[in-house]
Amino acid sequence: MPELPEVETIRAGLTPLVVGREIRELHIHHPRLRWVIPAEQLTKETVGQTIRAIKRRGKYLLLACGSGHILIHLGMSGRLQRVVANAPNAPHDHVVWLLDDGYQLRLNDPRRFGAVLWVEGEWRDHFLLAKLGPEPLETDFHAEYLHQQTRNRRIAIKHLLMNGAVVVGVGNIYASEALFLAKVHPALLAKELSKTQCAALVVAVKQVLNAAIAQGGTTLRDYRQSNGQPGYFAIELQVYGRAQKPCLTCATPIQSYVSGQRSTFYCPLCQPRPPEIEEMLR
DNA sequence: ACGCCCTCCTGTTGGC
DNA sequence: TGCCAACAGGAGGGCG
Repeated sequence: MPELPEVETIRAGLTPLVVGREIRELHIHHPRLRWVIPAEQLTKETVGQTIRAIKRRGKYLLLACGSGHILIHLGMSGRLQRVVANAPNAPHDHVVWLLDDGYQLRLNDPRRFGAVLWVEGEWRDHFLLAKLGPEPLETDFHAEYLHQQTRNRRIAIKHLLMNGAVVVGVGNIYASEALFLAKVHPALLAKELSKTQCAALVVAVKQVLNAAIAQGGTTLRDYRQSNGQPGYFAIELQVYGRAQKPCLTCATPIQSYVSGQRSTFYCPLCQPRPPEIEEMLR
């Protein structure tokens, strides 16, 4: 599934291939994604226009075009690929942009959790983007900020990290990994975190995301580049998906639990929980 | 304002 | 070997 590093890789990979290209045709084979694709509006606003840039905000992609932006989210299973125009349609190729150079841009999304929308004017005001928190790799995501965000919050720190209003781009997998790196238990209530722990967590989030980007946006499951080539080495997951396997630091068996219908993994020795919290959960 | 839970969807996995 | 249920998961939206 594409997380922030994969989306960033797709953005960087597609930029030299499609920026400067004119959209000749738009074909929507399946309009019902997360939201119904506004086919008429997209056609009117973008066909005949040139793609000027590809931007990213969290896991959203924004194609600057005409008087606004094409907003794309890949959901869980979305792939955005540039293919030759005469390539046969594959199952789940829901949206196809025909470009002026003999190539197509295709959105393939089996589970249809993705989105394609039109954003007129200033994209930061769009309802999906307006309330998003800072980018995790920017300087405004820092220890003081996270500490302030955690005050008085009776929510598990892992859930807080996955809240896009707090910080964007940290999904289920990277949340577990970052908490392991920071030696913070995932079930710890946000308000219980010290400034030191917040600082460690900020560093850990940046570290795990940067490592994934450096490896070309490795996905933790099966992933292919935007040009269709198989690729990248899996990043070395420390805890995610490793229940009962030995911790790579201390050899203690990795534990897992489900919370909010999301699986969570941690090392009980490396990520200790204060005794009073342990008592509460008993 | 906050926390909890539901929903969308289908490929994959595991049990019998 | 084959069938089918459970599962995974981003994130908006509704509700208390």
